Amino acid sequence: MSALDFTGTSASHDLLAGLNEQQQASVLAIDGPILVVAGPGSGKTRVLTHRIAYLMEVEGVPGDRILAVTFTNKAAREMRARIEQLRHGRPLDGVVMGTFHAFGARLLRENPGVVADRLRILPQFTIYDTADQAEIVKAALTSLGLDPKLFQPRRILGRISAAKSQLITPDEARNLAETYDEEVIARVFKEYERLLRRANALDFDDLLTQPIHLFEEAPHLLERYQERFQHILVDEYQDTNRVQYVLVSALAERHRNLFVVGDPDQSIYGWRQADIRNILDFEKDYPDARQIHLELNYRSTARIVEAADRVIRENVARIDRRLRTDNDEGEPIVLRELTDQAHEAQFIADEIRRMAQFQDVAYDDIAIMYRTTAQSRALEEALRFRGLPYQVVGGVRFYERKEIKDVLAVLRLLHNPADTVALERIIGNLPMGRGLGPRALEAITTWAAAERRTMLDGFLAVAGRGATETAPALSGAARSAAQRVGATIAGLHEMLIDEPLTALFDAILDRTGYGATFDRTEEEDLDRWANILELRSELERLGDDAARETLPQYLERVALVADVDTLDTDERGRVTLITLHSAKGLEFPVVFVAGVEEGLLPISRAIENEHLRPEELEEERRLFYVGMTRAERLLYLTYVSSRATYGKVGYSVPSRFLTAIPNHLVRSLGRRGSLRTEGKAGLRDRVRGEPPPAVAAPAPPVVTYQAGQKVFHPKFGEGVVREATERAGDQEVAVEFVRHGTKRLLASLAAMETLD
DNA sequence: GCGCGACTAGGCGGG
DNA sequence: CTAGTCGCGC
Repeated sequence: MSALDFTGTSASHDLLAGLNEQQQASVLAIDGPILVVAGPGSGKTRVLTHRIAYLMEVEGVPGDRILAVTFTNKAAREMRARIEQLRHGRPLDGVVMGTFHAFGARLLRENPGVVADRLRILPQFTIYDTADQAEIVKAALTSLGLDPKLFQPRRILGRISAAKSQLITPDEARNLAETYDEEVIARVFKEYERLLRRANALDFDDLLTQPIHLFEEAPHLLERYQERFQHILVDEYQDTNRVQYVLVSALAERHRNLFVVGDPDQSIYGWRQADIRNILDFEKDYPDARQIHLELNYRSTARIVEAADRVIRENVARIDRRLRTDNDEGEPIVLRELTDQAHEAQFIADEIRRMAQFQDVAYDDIAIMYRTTAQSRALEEALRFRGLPYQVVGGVRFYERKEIKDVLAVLRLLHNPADTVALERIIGNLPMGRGLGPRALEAITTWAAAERRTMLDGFLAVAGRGATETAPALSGAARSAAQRVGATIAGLHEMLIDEPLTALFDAILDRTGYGATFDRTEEEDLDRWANILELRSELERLGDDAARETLPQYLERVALVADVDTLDTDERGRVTLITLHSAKGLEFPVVFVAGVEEGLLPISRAIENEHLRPEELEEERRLFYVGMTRAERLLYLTYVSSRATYGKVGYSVPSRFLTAIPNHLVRSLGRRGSLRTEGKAGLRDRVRGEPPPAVAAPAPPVVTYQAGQKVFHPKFGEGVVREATERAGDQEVAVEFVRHGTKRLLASLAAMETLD
């Protein structure tokens, strides 16, 4: 045996060591399409990292022939680091690893010539975020003479995005339109696209659809990439949408080595058009696909695994599987009711403090998860009050803060002179735009349209810095203001050539007058100023190269950061506050899920649509499942009896999802912290005690049901009891409702009346 | 065209 | 509650 062979075998052993049979199979299945269905905590990331290392080390696949798509930049970074570790520190050169959106942007930037010629998109295109998109929708509505109140921009935007992520063009949307509303949306869609192109801007959907158009327009490019990517791996496959699927399958066509990993039970992005069919139909589209199941959970205690499994099994639209573990029982899941969200936050904070003090739990081992970002405030307050360190993931994102967007608008405009949203933002928010109102802007827009120039050209022309013979017709105050703007932008633009970004940044704050608007004695302004400084230090880190060089990459990175990307896992000693959505893919020894209530989890909208769109409710359940399965050792579920939303106090009921968790896995804590061993009985008592004490109604008598009995349910209407079984001092009844089919309910929870 | 207080309408998640 | 819009006087 040659030395070379020996090395190969050793590397192979190295990379398979510690993997179970299915995991090994996933690493070793080199050729052809493979679908790995991986339950939570089943070692999916290990499989991906080991597989890539194996491809390179053992199979000798060059790095640049591998494409790995992850859900977040953070996941890509971590995967890269882990693979380098597996390769004993050797760097992972060439491997393309990142989100779909980053990859899409890269494809477009890599082919500036074709992109400009065929797609009419210039290489310095701006990536518009949701707020920018909404501005374009508003402009489109105005241009079509439609009332933004009748057609809410955010709703329209959602519809446009949905169409785009299914590769539907404006014209197709028009043909598909069945209602007046849909027809209007199609018209706005068309205008939206026109305005976007004119601003040389792309929205997030474009980052996926435009590469597809690029490949349609230039098949030779597609062939080149098809040839290049010998192996394609996709993580979180259950959350990919139609466009992503089309893109990936186009690229995989040549070598057919498409390796996708996902879990239908963790699909939580339906609202972003994630198409679960991508995973369910994988074998239909790839008849030769192999399917590997990873069902053994290594992450959580047996109690957590069983509880989560019970919860998810309530979903109807689901492939029947069972999540298992060999881990020890662990501690019971703690279920806790609190009176309101302030108490909930206090309870959580006190538990954290107690654990840190007496059980030596590190703060960064703890996460608090919730359905809506609004919930984080009360939690933050409680933690701050006790001096407990924490970090919030998400919420108002740094790059979406007003002061940050204001400054970035100038940088964006300098980079892409056609960026009208940035320009209008500058005019509206920076002192240099004072004196310019809708009328002046309209005059400039009209001029720009007639001259086939950008709005910025209009300002430059007024300032005598333009390349045109005419200039927009402005007079008086508006004229001098426009001159000021034009001259300032022209001056800043010159700095791009050889000044570093920080110098440019300082000049922006100075010359636009924006820096002077901060009152350093006001607390709020001080906060905003701190953000400005944070932005500056970020630019400082980019070095002293000319802004011309560093700005493009900076703007792209800013546009594509995800909330979780900002999560600092290296930073020791801080509790993580995070939404359930962002928590996907993460794990923590201790997890609190707060607000496990009807209306919040599941969210009220899903409840309202319960009968029309039951899949929304199932997605909520999956979201809860994702949250539960983040926990390794300890899981706390809390809910409150009264929650204030928008200043109004409402009474809440524990989430229906909780009823699926068997008693023996749970330890319920009573309101005063007294430890009571109780499961559903306790839950039931508290649900019953839900009305305000002052008007407390007498508890309804405990009814026992029997098969054949006619009942009336407040929501489901009339039905007949088909089956009634005793369960933990309660009854589980299967009722066949006239209008809603058969439901399994707990007698104590379902406020049904008997009709006989 | 600006800045102020009054009013109201959201009512989720995010690359 | 809070961001965004409206209508007013300057």
